[in-house]
Amino acid sequence: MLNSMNPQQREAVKYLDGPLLVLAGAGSGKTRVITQKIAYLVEKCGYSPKEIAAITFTNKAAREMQERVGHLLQGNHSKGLTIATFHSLGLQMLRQEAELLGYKPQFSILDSSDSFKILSDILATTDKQLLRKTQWQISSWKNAFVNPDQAAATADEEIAHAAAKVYQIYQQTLKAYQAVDFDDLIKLPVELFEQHPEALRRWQHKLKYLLIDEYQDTNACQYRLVKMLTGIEGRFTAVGDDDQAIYGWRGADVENLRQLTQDFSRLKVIKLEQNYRSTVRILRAANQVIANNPKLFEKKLWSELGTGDLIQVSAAKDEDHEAESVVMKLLAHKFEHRTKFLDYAILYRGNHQARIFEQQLRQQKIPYTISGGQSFFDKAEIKDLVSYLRLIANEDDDPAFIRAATTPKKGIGNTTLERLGEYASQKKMSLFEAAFEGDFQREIGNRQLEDLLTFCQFINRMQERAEKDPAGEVLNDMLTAINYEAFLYDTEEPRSAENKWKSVMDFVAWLTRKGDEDEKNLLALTQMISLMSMLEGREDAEPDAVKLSTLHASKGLEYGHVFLIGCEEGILPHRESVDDGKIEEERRLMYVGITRAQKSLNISWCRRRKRAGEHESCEPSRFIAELPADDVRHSGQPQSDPVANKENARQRLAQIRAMLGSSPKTDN
DNA sequence: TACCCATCAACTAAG
DNA sequence: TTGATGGGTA
Repeated sequence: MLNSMNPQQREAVKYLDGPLLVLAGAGSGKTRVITQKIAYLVEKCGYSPKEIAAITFTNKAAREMQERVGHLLQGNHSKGLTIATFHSLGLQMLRQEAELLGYKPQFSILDSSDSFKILSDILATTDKQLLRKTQWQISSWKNAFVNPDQAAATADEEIAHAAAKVYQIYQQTLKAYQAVDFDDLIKLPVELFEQHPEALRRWQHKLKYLLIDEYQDTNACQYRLVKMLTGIEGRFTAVGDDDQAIYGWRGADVENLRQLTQDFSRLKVIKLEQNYRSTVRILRAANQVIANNPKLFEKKLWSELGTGDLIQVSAAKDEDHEAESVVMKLLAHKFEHRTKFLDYAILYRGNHQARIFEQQLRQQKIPYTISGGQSFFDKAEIKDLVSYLRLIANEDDDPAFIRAATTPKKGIGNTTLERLGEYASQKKMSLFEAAFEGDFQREIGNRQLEDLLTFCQFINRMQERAEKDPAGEVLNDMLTAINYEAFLYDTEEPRSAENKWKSVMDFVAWLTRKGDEDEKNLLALTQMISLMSMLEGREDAEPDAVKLSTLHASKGLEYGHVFLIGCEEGILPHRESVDDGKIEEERRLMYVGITRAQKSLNISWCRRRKRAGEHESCEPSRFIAELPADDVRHSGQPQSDPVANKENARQRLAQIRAMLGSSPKTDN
């Protein structure tokens, strides 16, 4: 199996004498190195799969790796292997060791909108700017492993000092709710291991070898976790590329790469420089763009895949025109090269840019899948249901209590909840608990009390059933009991109610399947929900579809033909990054985008764009000027009659469609 | 308490 | 242009 690899890859797989850093350029086969190394450890070195953990940053990467390792290790040799994101590994540890930190094992996980609401309560404001800033500040502190008191001690500005105070109250609130946020999933395990060496030893003993993907994206907290787990021996392989560091905004620091060389003096560094993905032109473009950034580690990427097509840069009149012409080009290209839809990807800087392309693709009946962006679990209808589940699993979860108690409406109103909240905070208990207190019950009217108790008793009944009955059954009964379908049709347009109900049914079906497969009850399932992504690996999804993705979500993936859209000043590089002087990270984002392409690359920008309702004129991205002139062909919307141009485009599209014959199916 | 309608802000990235 | 929020009323 090692024969098909180049010498550097082979060396990276076989090197086990100490800590190893693999500097892997884009498309140099780094996932291959990781998967092969896992196989090598198990088959040649006598490691048990249980003792190996591979850590990735996205669920998607984890799933892909799982699949590939499954192929390499026949039979059930991959059983017990840990392939997880940092967050889900942290979650595993916390569930198991919760009591040591004063949490019950059924603690809830809050998403960013939950924590946003909590902050808004603490600060008693609705000022989104301020709240966002505070949320960001707290998150940064957590990512840097800074505690509330340390934050207070080091905060020099008045604002930061106030934020430190909020941070402290926020942490206390989370504890009272028996809840953690995403950042805690990394930070708390580190705290745990610092305070309880015996727990650390347990995990060091369990995980004997660590492989970390996308190492350049680790933040201080994650690095600390890795360092603790691998101990002084440093039994790990970290794979990364400083040119693809694009998560600085959530505390990732390329410095961690340098830090590694200092912390582990025996660190071996192997570079992978042969690119197996892109044509020479695409690679040259990528290299030339990234050459404008200062370098941490010098590396030269090269390819044997031929010169390839020119990179096309086209200017569009506005975003409608851009979407139209990109989709048209895509169809023409597909027809000409007899490719499949899945060979194409449309990449962009921000999620909102996808909308107009979705419309256009739907209109042309082109199947597409969209990754990144609003997660399935952010949808209101799913959050409604999840709030019931969270409350069933953890009755201290006040945010879940409030949402479940009021959606659908069940006679529990603001006044009742306010009084309940007041009583609960006075007595330092959860809302759920407070509802059963005699003193509180005397404060409110009979009808209100009756509705409140009906709800709480319902939750109690569900708690009992969640532990013993099959997940799907309990879930369906619950939906019937709260009359959720009727609620959707009462409050929504029929079309949107139908959609939402469909999402709910998908969700139920998925949970039911998960419950049967893993033999888990509803309680166990609830505890992992917030970190799972059910959109990934859905069987009913159309397999041959154009991919829509943010640049961030596209990392680690490759496509035959890439359309990189919205390449304008203010978007890529993004305004805020320009203002903050963070151009280098934006350039790396551009680099990531370019290097996703195997055979062809189309870059487009708009002369004009609608923003908050008003038109605004745009400049092409500075990164376009950084492309090698010899490898680029520019085409722009000429000055001629725009109406005629649009008509021409329509006609050409009609021709292409006619040539393609029957319309392809769409799954969206 | 719940529904309806008007007004206003949003558009950086992900677990 | 959408989606969230809030006030006023039945």
